[in-house]
Amino acid sequence: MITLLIADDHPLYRDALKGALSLSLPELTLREAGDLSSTVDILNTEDVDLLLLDLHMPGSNDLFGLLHIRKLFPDLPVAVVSGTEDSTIISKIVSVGALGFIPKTTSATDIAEAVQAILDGDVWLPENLADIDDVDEEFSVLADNVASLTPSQYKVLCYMRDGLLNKQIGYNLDIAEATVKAHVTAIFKKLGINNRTQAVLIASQLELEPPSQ
Amino acid sequence: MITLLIADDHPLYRDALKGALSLSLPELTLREAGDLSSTVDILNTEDVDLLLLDLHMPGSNDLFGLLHIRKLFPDLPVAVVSGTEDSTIISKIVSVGALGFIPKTTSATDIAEAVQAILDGDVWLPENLADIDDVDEEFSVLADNVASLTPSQYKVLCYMRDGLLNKQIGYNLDIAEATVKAHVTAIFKKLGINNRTQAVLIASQLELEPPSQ
DNA sequence: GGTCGCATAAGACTATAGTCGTATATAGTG
DNA sequence: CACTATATACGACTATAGTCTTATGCGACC
Repeated sequence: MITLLIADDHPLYRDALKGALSLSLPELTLREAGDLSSTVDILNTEDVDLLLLDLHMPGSNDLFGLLHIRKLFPDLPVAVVSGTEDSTIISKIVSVGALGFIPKTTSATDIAEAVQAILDGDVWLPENLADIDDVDEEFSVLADNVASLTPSQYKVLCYMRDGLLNKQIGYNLDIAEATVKAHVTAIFKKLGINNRTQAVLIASQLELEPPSQ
Repeated sequence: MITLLIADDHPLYRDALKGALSLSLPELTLREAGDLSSTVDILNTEDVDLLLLDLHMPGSNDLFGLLHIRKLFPDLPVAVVSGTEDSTIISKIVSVGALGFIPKTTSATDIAEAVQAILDGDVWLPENLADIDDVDEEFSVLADNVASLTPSQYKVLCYMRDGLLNKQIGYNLDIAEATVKAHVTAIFKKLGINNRTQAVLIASQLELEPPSQ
């Protein structure tokens, strides 16, 4: 028996996905989650064979959510579902270890086919982007480093990317400016850099979104 | 009589372009330039009806070179020639006012056709990218602001984007750190921002390259 | 030839960034 | 339980960023 977890904040789209899958692959057990933390909860308590992950989910923060799950469950196959069609972003998603990318415009039959392919161990991508095989090594290292950040450090990095001062970040997170600075220094060490500018560039390359809090 | 200026630092590719054009459009007058300053010189002294501009030219600094020429000669039709195939970059090129984008892989007959179309007042893009019509208004404003920077300010911005400290920038440009700071402040005002982080994000969005000396 | 605008240059000063040391709580380990 | 490692937190200190002011050179324009 194969278990599949659908992680998407939109209940209607979850239903649509379930419909598409149950028609073609009725033997699947389907589970659902609406945000990143409940996704992690389910992955911790149940055996899941494939995760269908929406990038724009509460608590997910785009690529960070994927990085987070890849770090927690390195052996879990993950397919990303998103409305994006941008090839550079899709290339990053694949670099970070996703076994598939399914645009939200994909038809029901194609979705079922994609899920079957990924369950069989293949990588599935939209036809027009099948040539994305050049996994950017440098980007992967970067992504791993960012994945090693603690939740607090990640939030600080996101605010940094928005151009906020340490003082403003501290106000937003309700901590002292000194603490923000400590986080900033820790981020520098983990990313192997030594100033804010470089951190911001890395964050923007990762297409990170600010904490949805 | 129609005059066309080929601006590309690679003499062999200039010859190839000339060959492609003289076969199909023998009535053209062709001029050549190998860097940005000589391009500007020719545009200042002669009547040119169309500029074929290579983005990766000495002194050009990618999009900045295009911005610069667009600012100096707003009425001059410009077609960009580049090895890039990245649709987001091509979209930016079009946003900045180029009337065409010709990948370096384009065949001789297609190049001649493209040049003819642009001379006729059309916009020419590679077939697979013909749907780039969504000129990003916000990006255009940004590009205009960056185009208004002086050469010194632009160099400082490029070094900022590389994560250099003011002191290091001053050393590279052989000016005092205080002067760098003055440039930085001027950049903030022109871009409507108030700290380095925001400047760096804008610079990276413009795909700016560091000064090639 | 003055003078206006502006790019460049730089010193003095203030604000912010970044480092260091330290403390607490928590989770895992022998 | 004691020991270790790490995330979080903060104050004090130093380095850098950023502001303000002034000065000079250069081209445009009466």
